[in-house]
Amino acid sequence: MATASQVSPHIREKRRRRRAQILSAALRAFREQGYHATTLEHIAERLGVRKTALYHYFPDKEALLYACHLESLAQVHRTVAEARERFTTASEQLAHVIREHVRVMTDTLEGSPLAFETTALAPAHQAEVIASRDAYEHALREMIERGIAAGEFRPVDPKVPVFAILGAINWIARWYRPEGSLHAPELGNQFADHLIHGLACR
Amino acid sequence: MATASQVSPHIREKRRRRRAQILSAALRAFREQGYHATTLEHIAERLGVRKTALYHYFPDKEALLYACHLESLAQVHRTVAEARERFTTASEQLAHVIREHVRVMTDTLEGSPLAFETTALAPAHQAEVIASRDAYEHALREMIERGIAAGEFRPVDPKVPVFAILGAINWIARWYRPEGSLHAPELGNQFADHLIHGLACR
DNA sequence: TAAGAATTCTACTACACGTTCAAATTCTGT
DNA sequence: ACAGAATTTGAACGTGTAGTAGAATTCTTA
Repeated sequence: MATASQVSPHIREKRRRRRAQILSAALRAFREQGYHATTLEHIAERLGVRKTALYHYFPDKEALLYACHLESLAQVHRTVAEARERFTTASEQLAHVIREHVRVMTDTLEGSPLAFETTALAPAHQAEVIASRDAYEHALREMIERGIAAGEFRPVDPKVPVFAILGAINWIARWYRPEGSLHAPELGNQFADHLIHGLACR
Repeated sequence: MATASQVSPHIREKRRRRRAQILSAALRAFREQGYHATTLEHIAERLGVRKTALYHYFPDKEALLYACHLESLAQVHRTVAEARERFTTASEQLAHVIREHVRVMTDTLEGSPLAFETTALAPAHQAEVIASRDAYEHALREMIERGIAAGEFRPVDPKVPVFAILGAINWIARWYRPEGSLHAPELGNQFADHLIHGLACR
């Protein structure tokens, strides 16, 4: 039977890069027009290729969407891990997550799928993505709870500020344009400042 | 030529109510599955009717979307006017707008279209909706600027908190379910508290 | 209760788009 | 330069769905 190791590293790497290009094109198209309004021809057009070429890398349209989701979820989970490694106080950790989440929404746009609806995903993929989002939300909630316990934050139902924070950041996908004047890290700092100050004790 | 006054008030009222029913069904469908994923048959199904019946009230699918947008925009603009009439300080006005915006996102769901993308609208309609959204954003920006001038708020670029506030609130359309535990006005109060406290001077 | 208006239905059309498949082309390693 | 693999293409198919037309039904009013 054929094994993966039979193809040369060079070929594998080339294919990996091509997949990334396709994913990036799909991401941008989905972000601008939404999943359903985006045709495979639109995505292919951005790559100077016909839509059928895409099938060499992804089995169907939904797979493109799913891959976009996984990519962005990995980003924010990595950020949570970083925050826990590098910082101790809840405010510092939360600020880091906010700044980095803003960054992936603006610098690379790779965070955009966090703002996508999950309804277009296949049921199994949808469940997985929702679970991963829940885990992210849970991590933020935990930070806020620790901040409250430590006396950094006012005692509130942590669910509410988590939704507010994620909404504020994910909404960036709607209005942000790379040509505009607002960019991370400045935007990230201001968001972190505003949203965390809203939690802080007087 | 036929004039509107030839049909009886009763008929006009009945038709008006039917339109509202259809719009409400469309709104909920769009909110749950997105515009493109929603078929006219879906909307009709909620009303116990066939899709072709809808064409008696709206010329096409896009008209449904457009009407949804107009409805919700009218709501928030009304709220801004109310805030200016009833309150004087920037914090009070802003708090009122936030609470009411949260309310239309949860109580009636009629605010949901504020969270819809505008790309599915016909160009002319899109331009109009975007202009109306801009006016709403501008009103919020103005409140924040006045709050800064009055010393209520810290001096910041007002654009940033406006985006944060609108994102936090509009994001409600994504996670809010009427069966859940969080509801306006409690949710509205907490959002107003969190988001305005984030602007306040220490 | 009957005429006419309003509403909804059935049957149909047109077309956009996801997907398949085999042929054509380009790339890779020897 | 050649063989074989990787990639892309053109042509075609099937399906889902927005929208149309006219008949059937229900509602309104006098």
